[in-house]
Amino acid sequence: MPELPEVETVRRGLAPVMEGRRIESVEARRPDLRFPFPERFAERLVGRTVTSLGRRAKYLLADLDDDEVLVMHLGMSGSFRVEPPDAAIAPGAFHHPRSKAATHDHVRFAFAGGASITYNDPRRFGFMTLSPRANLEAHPLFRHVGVEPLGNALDGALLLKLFADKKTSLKAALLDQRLIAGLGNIYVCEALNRSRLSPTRAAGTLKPSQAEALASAIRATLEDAIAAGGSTLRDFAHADGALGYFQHAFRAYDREHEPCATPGCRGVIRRIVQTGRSTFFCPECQK
DNA sequence: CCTGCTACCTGGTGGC
DNA sequence: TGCCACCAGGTAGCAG
Repeated sequence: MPELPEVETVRRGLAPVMEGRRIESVEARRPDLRFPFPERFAERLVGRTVTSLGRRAKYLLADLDDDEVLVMHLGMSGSFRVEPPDAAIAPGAFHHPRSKAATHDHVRFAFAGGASITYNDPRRFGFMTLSPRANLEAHPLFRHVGVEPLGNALDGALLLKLFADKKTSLKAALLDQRLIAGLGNIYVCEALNRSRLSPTRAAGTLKPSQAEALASAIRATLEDAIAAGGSTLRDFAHADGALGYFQHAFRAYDREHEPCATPGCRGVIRRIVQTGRSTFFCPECQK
């Protein structure tokens, strides 16, 4: 479920394996994911050292020592698995010895010291590309990417400005990566429930106090999820090194017919469809 | 420019 | 048990 908190969790899990390590080999099992791999993908990576692993919105950014960046997006179903140095995987054998389904293992990166990471993605909506570090923000992928919701820039005043005159719903506005980058279907539902704002309401109708509440709710929702991811990360690392999915108790998402979590609210969560996607909210307290 | 729809791809689930 | 329709965390591209 890669929205911003999941991607950040993956980043934290991969950083110790990747940072400061030389890439020894890259195996791509197929010519493409959502998009074709770039020209000479493996050749351009092998021998490079990952100087740092960062994140922008839902993108992972592995900085390389030749001033290129390996840009990775997990799409809907992408995940990484970490194999420690002692896993001793035979060349060509993509799957972890203890893991069963490896049908959708698409790429493996092996690092100096013996650790490796494997990218698995059943639906293949994810992708990887290489881009020069300079002017990365001008790259077509990032040119229109909006503000980082956990950065200092996001507050009520900015939301008011971003949403000014918008007739589109709050749900759609929050999902628009050109405005705020990193929220997805789940955390939009969560943040709206937390701030008691209706997903169907026109984005341009927010009052300053509501915009402030929404900004705080977005931040708190993401921070809580990242904290939950952090604890799950430890569990997974002990289990089999799987990264990319973690359990999280949601207040509204996927809780149709269940009681609203808002203190004192006696409402029941309802599911509606907005622009083709499920929205979960409480009609009682979200106005 | 804005808004909304479709497509991309596979797997899991629930109804019959 | 099988079959099938429907649903799923994202986003690029296109029509209006």
